[in-house]
Amino acid sequence: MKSVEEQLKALRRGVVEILSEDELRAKLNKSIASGKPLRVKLGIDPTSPDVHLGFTVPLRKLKTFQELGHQVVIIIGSYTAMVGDPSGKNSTRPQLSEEAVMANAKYYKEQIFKILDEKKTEVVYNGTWFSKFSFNDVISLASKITVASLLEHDYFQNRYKNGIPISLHEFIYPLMQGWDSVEVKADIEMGGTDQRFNIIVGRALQKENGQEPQVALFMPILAGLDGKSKMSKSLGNYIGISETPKDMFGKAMSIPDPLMESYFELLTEVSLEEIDKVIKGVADGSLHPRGAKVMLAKELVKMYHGQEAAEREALEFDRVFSDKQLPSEVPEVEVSKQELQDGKIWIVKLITLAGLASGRNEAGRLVDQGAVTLDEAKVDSAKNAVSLKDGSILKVGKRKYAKIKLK
RNA sequence: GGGCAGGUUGCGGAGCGGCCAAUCGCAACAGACUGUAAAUCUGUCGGACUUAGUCCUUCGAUGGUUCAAAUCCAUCCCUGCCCA
Repeated sequence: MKSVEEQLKALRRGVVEILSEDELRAKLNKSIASGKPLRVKLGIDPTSPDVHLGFTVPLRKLKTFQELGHQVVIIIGSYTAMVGDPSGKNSTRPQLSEEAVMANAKYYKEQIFKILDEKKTEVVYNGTWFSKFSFNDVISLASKITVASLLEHDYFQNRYKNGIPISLHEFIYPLMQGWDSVEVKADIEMGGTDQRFNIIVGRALQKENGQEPQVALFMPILAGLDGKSKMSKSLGNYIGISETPKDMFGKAMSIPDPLMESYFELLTEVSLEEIDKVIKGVADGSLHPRGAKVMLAKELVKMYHGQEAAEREALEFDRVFSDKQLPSEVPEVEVSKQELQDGKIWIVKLITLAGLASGRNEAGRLVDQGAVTLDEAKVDSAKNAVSLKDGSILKVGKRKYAKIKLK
């Protein structure tokens, strides 16, 4: 096992706050002395059937723990997901059915083990204990927390002040998450900074139950592609963990410059020294920001799709966006010859047939805005009929293509 | 249970009998400029009709009054505040 200081150095990367570092040090010392790994908890609520890079931030930290020889415990919030974490939310989350939760859970596990070592990971469902809770247990748990302390939180306060509904069950959420820590005897809990309250409740509950309180490691909330809000599915500003190499690369290239550093630090394995060099290079002008971003994009694609895919996408990206050439693969769309009149077809109809616009109104607009080309020639009016041949290339906007196959 | 205020197109938020597919802001999309960056400028932003114009479906739900309703009435559902 590595020394305490070595471990701390690895663990500190990207972390916003350790609560507290002294306690962590003490736990690490004890662990080294006893040879017993620390139990590091991360609770995951499988609320949506999609996982994005924001989710990998705490996971990557867990991986570090794992590499240092500690025991990672993933709690799948089969019960908490049904309640919905109110943290950082300005509206009540929809409650999910147990079936939906379990289906999502399966998918989450697949994604988790793209990062963590499955053999070294303990996975538990909090339904295991919460399904056995009696109403008495709930009351007793609820007595451990005051309404005032709950209402102190921004997200509740905002809602309260603005007349947005808060349901009672949302108050119970922090207690449930806290109780999870008691059940798994967590030494450390990972979480985003928005988890502060929930994790502290866990500490209090552990103390009450004769356990040493867990140490909290807070990770920053990953900003989304817009650089403004946090990465989230509902805002549509995310990179999905199972997206195609192409989309991943493209989305990474479209992030605002100031985001690069945090993406490097939180999402990749690039060393801090290396990152520093890149960021300084961009700052003093010796490295074009685009070059830095290509590095980032390649790094991300490499992690989820391999080195080869990363190289390929980088080349492809240059080809399409720098050299303005056709992508190497253009989706083919079949068009029946019956749609043609004298070898021509109304452009708006063609776009909708190819599925490159949601309706004819939109297709027409796009044409009038000059967003549409057929075989490299701009179509300048939505009234136009265009001559179509087998293999014609239709382009709508910057990145939507279709190759027409006449049938 | 009672009183009051609300529920409008992704979000916020106007409209309060015809000129409303509904001002505006944000988001989104497209174009110009770029590095698929930011900022900026321009345009679009329910659907159908080869779109001038016409028609259809929308303003919590259902019925009703009217030539005409997002706008008026009734009932219901939902939310917040105050009182109990």
